[in-house]
Amino acid sequence: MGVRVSSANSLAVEDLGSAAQRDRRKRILDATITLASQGGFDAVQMRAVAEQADVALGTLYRYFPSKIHLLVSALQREFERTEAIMRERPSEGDTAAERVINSLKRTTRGMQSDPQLTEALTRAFMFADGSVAAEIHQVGMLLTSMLTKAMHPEGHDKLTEEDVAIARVIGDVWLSALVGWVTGRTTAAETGQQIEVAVKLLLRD
Amino acid sequence: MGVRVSSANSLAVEDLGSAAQRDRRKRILDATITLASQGGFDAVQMRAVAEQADVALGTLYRYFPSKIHLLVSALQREFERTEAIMRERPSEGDTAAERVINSLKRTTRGMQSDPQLTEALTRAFMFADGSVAAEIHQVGMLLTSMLTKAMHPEGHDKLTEEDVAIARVIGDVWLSALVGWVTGRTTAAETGQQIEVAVKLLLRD
DNA sequence: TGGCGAACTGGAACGTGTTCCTATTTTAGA
DNA sequence: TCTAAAATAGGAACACGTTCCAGTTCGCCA
Repeated sequence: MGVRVSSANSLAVEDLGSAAQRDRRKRILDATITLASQGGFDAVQMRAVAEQADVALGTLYRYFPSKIHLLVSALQREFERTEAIMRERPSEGDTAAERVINSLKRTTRGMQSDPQLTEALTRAFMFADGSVAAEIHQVGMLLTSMLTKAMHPEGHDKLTEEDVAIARVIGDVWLSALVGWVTGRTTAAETGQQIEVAVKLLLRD
Repeated sequence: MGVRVSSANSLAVEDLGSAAQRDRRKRILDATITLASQGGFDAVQMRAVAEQADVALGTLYRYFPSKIHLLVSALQREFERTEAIMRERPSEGDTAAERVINSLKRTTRGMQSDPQLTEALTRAFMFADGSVAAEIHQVGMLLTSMLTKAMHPEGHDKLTEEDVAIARVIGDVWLSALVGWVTGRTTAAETGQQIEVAVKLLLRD
C-alpha cells in the first residue's frame, strides 16, 4: 500500500530528490491554488504562477508540462487532503445512502465555499486528455474509495462488484452535477438534489 | 436596429433573415464538422473554419461568439439529426432497460465511428460555461427526451418524476463515460459496459 | 432609383499557453 | 575540491482565440 505510480509527465513528489525541489513544487502548487481561488481557471496564468512561485517559466513547465497537468495535480493534492479528513472523521448515518449523501454534501459544501477554485479544478479535470490519465486516475480512485468507504464503513472486505459499480455511477453523477454548477448552468441547491436523487435510486436498502 | 438573438448568444436559424445568411450559417457549421472530423478539437481553428466556409473571421464571430459556441451549436445540429433518426426508427426490446441500452449503444457506436468529431464536440460541451447555457440546455433536453422515449415508447403520459430522474442519471453516466473515452482514458468496450451497468442498476424491472 | 444602415471582408493587433535558446547556478561523482 | 551534467533563470518567439478597425457590399425603403 502507499505505492504510487509516478507519472511520466508531471514530476511527482517522489521523483524530486532535493528538498529545494520539493519546496519548488510546493510553491508552484500553492501559487496555483491561490490564483485559482482568486479568479478561477482564467486567472491561473502560467506566467503569473511562475512569478508568484518565484520560479522561471521554463522551470514551471519542467515540473508540470501543461496548465491542465498543473491544475489536475493541484486538484489531486486538495483531494488527498479532503480524503484524509474523511478518513479521520467519517460521515455518520444509519444507512449507506445517508452516509454517502452526507459525504458528498460535505465535500460539495467545501467546494462551494470556494467557487473560483472549484471552477478552475473542475474545468481542468474535464478538459484533461490522455496525457493526464495517471493523475486523473488517481483522483478517480480517491473518489470511488471515499464512496465505498461511506457505503461500508466497517471494512472493505465485503465490497462486491456491484458496490464498486454503484460507487462509480454515483461518482459520475457527482461530476456531471459539479460541471453543471461550476459552469453556472445549475444552482448549488439543484446540485445537491441531483446527487440525492441518484443516491436514493441506487442505494434503496 | 441591433442584432436579435433568440434564446442564445449564437445566431439561431430563426434569427437569420436572408437565404444567404442561412447558407452562411450552414457553411460555417459544415466546415466545423469537416475540420473536427479530420483533426478533432484542436483542428477546429477559427481562421481555418472561416476560410473553409468562405467567410471573414469577423463574420464567423458574428454568427458564433466563441469557438465553444460554434462547436456546441454544431453538436446541437448533429444531435437533432440523431434524435430524428431515433424517432423514425426507435430501438426495439422487451424491457425498458434493453431499449435504453440499445439506444445508447446505437448512438455511441455512431460517435465512435468518428472519434475525432466526437472528441471535438464532447470537449466543447464539457468546457462550455454559463454563456452557452441555452445551447447546452437544448442538447440536455434532447438527450433526456431520447432516453425517456426509449423507456416508455408508448407515450409520454405515463412519465413519472422518477422516470425523468432516472433518465437524467443515465445521461450523466453516459456523459462521464463519453468524456473518459474521448480523452483516451477508457476504451470503447469499457464505455459500453459502464453504461450497461448503470442502466441495469437503475432499471431493474 | 438613391441613400442609409447593417452586414461582410481583409487583415492588423493583442493576450495567453507553449516552445526554445543561452547564460548561470546547483548538484553529483571522481 | 574540481568538473561535467543537470537544473534553473530570463526572456524571445510562435500559435491560436479573440478583438477591433477601415473600407466595401448588400438589402431595404422613401
